[in-house]
Amino acid sequence: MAAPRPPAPRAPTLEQVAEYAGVSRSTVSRVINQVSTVDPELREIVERAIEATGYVPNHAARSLVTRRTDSVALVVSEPADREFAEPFLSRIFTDPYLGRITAGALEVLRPEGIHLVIMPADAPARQQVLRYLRQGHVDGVLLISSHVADPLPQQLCDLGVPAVLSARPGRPLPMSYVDVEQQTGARLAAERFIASGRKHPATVCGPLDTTAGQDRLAGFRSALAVHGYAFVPAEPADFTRAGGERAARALLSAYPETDALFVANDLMAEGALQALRDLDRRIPEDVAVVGFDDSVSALACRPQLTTIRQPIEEMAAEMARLLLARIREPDGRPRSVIFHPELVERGSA
Amino acid sequence: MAAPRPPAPRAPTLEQVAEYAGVSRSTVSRVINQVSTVDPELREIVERAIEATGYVPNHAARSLVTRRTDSVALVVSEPADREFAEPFLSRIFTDPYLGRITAGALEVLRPEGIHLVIMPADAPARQQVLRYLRQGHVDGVLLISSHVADPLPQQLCDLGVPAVLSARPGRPLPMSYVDVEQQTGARLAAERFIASGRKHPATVCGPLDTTAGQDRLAGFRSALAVHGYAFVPAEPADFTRAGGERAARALLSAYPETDALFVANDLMAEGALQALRDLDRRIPEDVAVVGFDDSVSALACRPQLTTIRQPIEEMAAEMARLLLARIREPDGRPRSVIFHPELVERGSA
DNA sequence: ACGAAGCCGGAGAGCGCTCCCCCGCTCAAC
DNA sequence: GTTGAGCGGGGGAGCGCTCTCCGGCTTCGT
Repeated sequence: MAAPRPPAPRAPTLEQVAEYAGVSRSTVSRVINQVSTVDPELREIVERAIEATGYVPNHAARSLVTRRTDSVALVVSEPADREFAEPFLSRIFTDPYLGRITAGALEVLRPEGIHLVIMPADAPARQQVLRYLRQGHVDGVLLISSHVADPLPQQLCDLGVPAVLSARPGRPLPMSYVDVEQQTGARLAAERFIASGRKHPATVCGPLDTTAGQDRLAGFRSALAVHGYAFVPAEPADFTRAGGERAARALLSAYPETDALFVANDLMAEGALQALRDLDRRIPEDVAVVGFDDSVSALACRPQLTTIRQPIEEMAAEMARLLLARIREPDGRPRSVIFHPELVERGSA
Repeated sequence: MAAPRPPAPRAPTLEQVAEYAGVSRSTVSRVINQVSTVDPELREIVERAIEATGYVPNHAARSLVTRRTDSVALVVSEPADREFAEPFLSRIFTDPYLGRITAGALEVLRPEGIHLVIMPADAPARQQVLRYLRQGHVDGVLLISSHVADPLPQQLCDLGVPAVLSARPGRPLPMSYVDVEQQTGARLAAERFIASGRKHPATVCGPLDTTAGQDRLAGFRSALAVHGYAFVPAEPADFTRAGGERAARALLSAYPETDALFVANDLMAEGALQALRDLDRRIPEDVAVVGFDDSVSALACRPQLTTIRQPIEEMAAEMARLLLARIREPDGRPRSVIFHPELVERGSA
């Protein structure tokens, strides 16, 4: 808890501006809120008074009566029954995924004058986050949640806080969400391998308790099944670079004949590339690699990563738009917006 | 602007809880604010009433009277007179630096129950940001500003908003800040090169309109001057991966004899490594490379990057602590906390 | 046993804003 | 000339909370 502001010279109030301008509070309020029924002349006077006094409306007071805060929360959920090397905060804020989400959301929110409060919600903080949301601190929430069993989407739903999800929820929920056609993306990778004559595809898949992890694996497998592959080796990892490296190593050790590797995100693919190099596999000659996301790291590695592009910034922007819509019309029906992934051909496959 | 919340069942108020518990508003308020003078028995009753009604204090109302918001802003400033390939938002949110700052700050803020509003402040948004801060939306600001001529630190100072800077300000200012011994860091790199017998050191330095860029360059040059190097080639770049690649290429083309390269951050170093590889220079045999930061990307490249470590998370945490102190005691004297960099030896030098 | 000294709870006054209602003015219509 | 509609502006009532002040009760000293 912070202490109150100093006995600083209090900021001017509406009342004072009104007095200065020789009008009533209401008139000043009307000018500020762009109500059109104000005499242009009076408006002029009031605007000058505002200028002169350096008046700025008090947010808390306004928010108290309008029940609107003009800010939304970006909640990053994490059920935390998995084990990670890095602490939660470092991990999520170091992952370029979250950065791209933030950038995309802000692209829409900023012009609307809406601000973003960023809230990690790991298990210990879950209650704190729910409390915060109930306090009416924000008008709505952008919820980044990947775990199928994450209780947070349901809780937000129960709470009645306008919210939009970053992916199809684990179980059906009356809540808008944005997603990419995960299975199609995985199929694109599979078909790439088939087209280039690979015989032994395998995958470093995402965590199987996430919808993205599940869908990408299922999509990859079913696309290959069409071409006669009854079994496709898969090794799950945690979407981190180190995890990808480890999983690729494990996969190549168990299935040394592997000549094509679909890695469920670019960060892991970076690690996989490393593992393959350490095992003296040439890329793409010996092993073709396809990632997922098309993040900056796809360009940073050598060979550059062939990957399945999902327009993350665009998706986040859409989340923001859906949220705004929901805030403005809370009873509208929940909408889903599904984006199309596409194969970006670079050097690794 | 968002529309008001639905005609939803209004949340219970203090008054209602009081009625339910059969006490006065004040008593409930005392219980909530942990005032110790409440009879334990009454407190028990009130707590049950809060539980039963599902009461949550209204933030706006509280904030209106306490003049405290329990949230701070993370303002990322950008004077924007430089040209960048990527748009501002994507660039800053993709840079691991900002992620680490966020994580570090939150590490301190979260336990205090203080929330973080994230605000990019490029030139067009500057006024909007200042307005926002004046509205009393936040109790203070963590200001990430690197440009020596950035007007924002001064403006915040004038505004009287408690603020802490992420680096020594361009010109002296009565404001707390956190920094690392930039010149010492650069010296560490220089000495590393000298110790390993390199004869032709050069540097990809940061933008010369940032204190970090200036200081690292100056430190590198003066450390080498001690060993007789009157001239050290330097090519500035913009702290991005692509910038580092370009600059390294330019440097090696102008000074092909270069056998040691100090790169002012790891992101650029990653690019430089790439450029060197493309030029068929072996690392570290032909060219030794030392980066700055010790970010995850230092581990991601091959060879792994020898780099000057600055404890960014720790520094951000300290910023948060300084800010909290300033908020609680606005008249305390501004403090600077300077961290020590250290050389992390890995494969590249 | 009586008065002084706590101690705890209640009532009331705002914090700065919005919004509703009403008043007074102007202008057109009858 | 009177009425009624229309419109711009003012006043008042809160929004939900904290905090100061005050009064009644207990407790202790003498």
